[in-house]
Amino acid sequence: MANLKQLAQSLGLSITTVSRALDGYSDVSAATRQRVREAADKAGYRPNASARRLRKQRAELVAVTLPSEPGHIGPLHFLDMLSGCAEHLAGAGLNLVIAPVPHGESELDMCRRFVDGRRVDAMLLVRTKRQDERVEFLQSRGFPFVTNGRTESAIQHPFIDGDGFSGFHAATLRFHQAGHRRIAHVGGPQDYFFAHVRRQGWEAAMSECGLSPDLYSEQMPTEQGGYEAALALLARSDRPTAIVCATDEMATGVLRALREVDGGQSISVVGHDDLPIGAFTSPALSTMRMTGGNLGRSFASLLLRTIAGEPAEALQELHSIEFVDRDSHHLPTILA
Amino acid sequence: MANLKQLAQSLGLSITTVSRALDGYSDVSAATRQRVREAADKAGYRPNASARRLRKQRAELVAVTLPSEPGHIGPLHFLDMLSGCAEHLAGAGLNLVIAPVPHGESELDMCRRFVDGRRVDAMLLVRTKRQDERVEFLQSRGFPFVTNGRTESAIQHPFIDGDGFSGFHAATLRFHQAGHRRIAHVGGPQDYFFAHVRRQGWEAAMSECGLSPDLYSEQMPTEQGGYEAALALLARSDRPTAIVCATDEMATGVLRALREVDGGQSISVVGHDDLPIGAFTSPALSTMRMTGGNLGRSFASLLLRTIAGEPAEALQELHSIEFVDRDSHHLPTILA
DNA sequence: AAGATCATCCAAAACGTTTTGGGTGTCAAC
DNA sequence: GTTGACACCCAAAACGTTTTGGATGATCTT
Repeated sequence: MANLKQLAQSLGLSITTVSRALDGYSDVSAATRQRVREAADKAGYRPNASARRLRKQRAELVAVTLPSEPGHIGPLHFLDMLSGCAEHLAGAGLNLVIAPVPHGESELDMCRRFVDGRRVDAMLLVRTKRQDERVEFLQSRGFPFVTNGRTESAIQHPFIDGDGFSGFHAATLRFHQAGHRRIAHVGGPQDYFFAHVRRQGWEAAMSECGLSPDLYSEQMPTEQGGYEAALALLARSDRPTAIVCATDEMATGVLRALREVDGGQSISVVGHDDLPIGAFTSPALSTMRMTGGNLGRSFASLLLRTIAGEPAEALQELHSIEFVDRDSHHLPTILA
Repeated sequence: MANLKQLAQSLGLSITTVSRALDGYSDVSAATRQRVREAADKAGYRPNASARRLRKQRAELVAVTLPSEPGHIGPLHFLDMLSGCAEHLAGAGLNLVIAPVPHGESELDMCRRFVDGRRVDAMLLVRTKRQDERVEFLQSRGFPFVTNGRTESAIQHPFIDGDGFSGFHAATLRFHQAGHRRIAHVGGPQDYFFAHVRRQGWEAAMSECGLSPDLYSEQMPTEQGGYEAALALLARSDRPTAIVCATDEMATGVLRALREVDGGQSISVVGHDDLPIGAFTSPALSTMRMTGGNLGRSFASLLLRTIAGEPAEALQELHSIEFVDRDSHHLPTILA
């Protein structure tokens, strides 16, 4: 119930002085500053957020869009990442709002609502497409944002991404060095940047090895999608001996298909994302993941810095990929 | 960039009229209403959120606290629930902010910040304790909130909860009817309401069957906690033949312990929550879950109604528990 | 033709904060 | 004893909206 006016009145001071005392300005004497602070503590005073936001022209809010399309979102334990991000943003006085796209509305409409209504100071986009209309819109508005995943936008923007090309390139080479020759790729929709670049990594490695990137099946990035992709590959006469999957979720579907098919167990599988579920599949799923510590904190930091106006070029993080070897891949078949 | 003043000026109308036209008041003629709406659309005008919030004395925000303590949060796929909740809140013009408790701050401090700073219109609390200081604080402030899980508060408050007592009671009876006599319970910290009530359900069923509720082990509600609890139970001379676990996460730890011990595979296990991971453990985890459709929507509805001032008694949902039978429990040992 | 009713519009206040641009009094310097 | 310099304080404006309480004519009633 306490506001600045009441606090000022009870102290016999002006609103201005109370405000500046609490903000620690030097033009209020140490004595009154002390007196004001004590009174504020006692009254449990906190500045009214809406009023400050209006006056300072900052929403003190960041929105993260939650995709409505099926399939898991990249980083392992997405909620943990959001939680970490929210915590670090809170340290700077910002809160994180989650913004699922409402039924019958596009992600673009949603961005528009947030931007034009000045509801937030920045946006965090996940699951970027190669041509991402949200990115284009925010860039046209000059609105701060950070993406999880790159795009093919001509204009630079802040992002954090894993180096999917190198990861899938290395995974494919590793299989090749272990003696595999029929190495398949189960890919996701190619309009997603991550899916495209992972496929390219696989293709590049294949052609470096003199193999044709032929064993390819594309599906939705879901368990069911992986299952169907695997069935398609297994029906071929040149059945693969190893399958590199665009995501762990697809890989679990692939494993399901392999369990249902004769000799399926001997086929190697590797996924990407290091979903917690991977440790429990049978066989336990070998996978890859982005390196780099507290992802949430990194996003928070990038968001704050882009709000502060730092140039996009300084706010781009491309992390390397590391392997998480479990039981679903067989390397020692030849091994030198 | 467009605000009401500029829009009004360009239309040759007053700010009042433009505002009321957009809000659909009847004291502006259909003609000018039309004219104003078109101009607003063309300019992409959206009312400044901070200004409206200040004027209307509503934050248009709801916060959900994310517990920092380890262990998974109840409902299956918590993020999906939040997403559904956020979507339905958005339909009423409210956004959902996620509020992890910052390092070195208590959940209570966090509530205080949100409430006293009028940063939100309501709070959503998860993982309630039997005596929950957050609940007491919010009640003392008369601040709207909804909990996921009941408390022992003397004053009523809105909640959604599963009927853990009946669920664990039924699960225990079911084991008894199948011939089990040494039925253990792996419980969580008893200051959590859910953990306490689940234990009580087990205890009640045991004593109804003339069995002493002796095979009990309590641990943190984590995989590791379940593992340790199971080890303790397995070390006993009256080793259990069935284990009812407070949560799926603990149950996966129990399964790990059983895999490491002679004859462990023959011991029945059932969990609670229906975590996605349960389908992939070996054996696949039998579990229980709360009935009731779109949980997120229910939370959103309760939040909106408590903000609107409906009495707490009308805003309490106790959902029954249903079994999800998979492979980790063995009922047919005797079976009539 | 005066009064009442109605349809349409608007000026000004209010929400609670931060910031601008001084104002007042004291003290030291000249 | 005037001039700065300094320390401390404050009135008022501003942020952009919603809402209150009319004002102005036009139309209808009697």
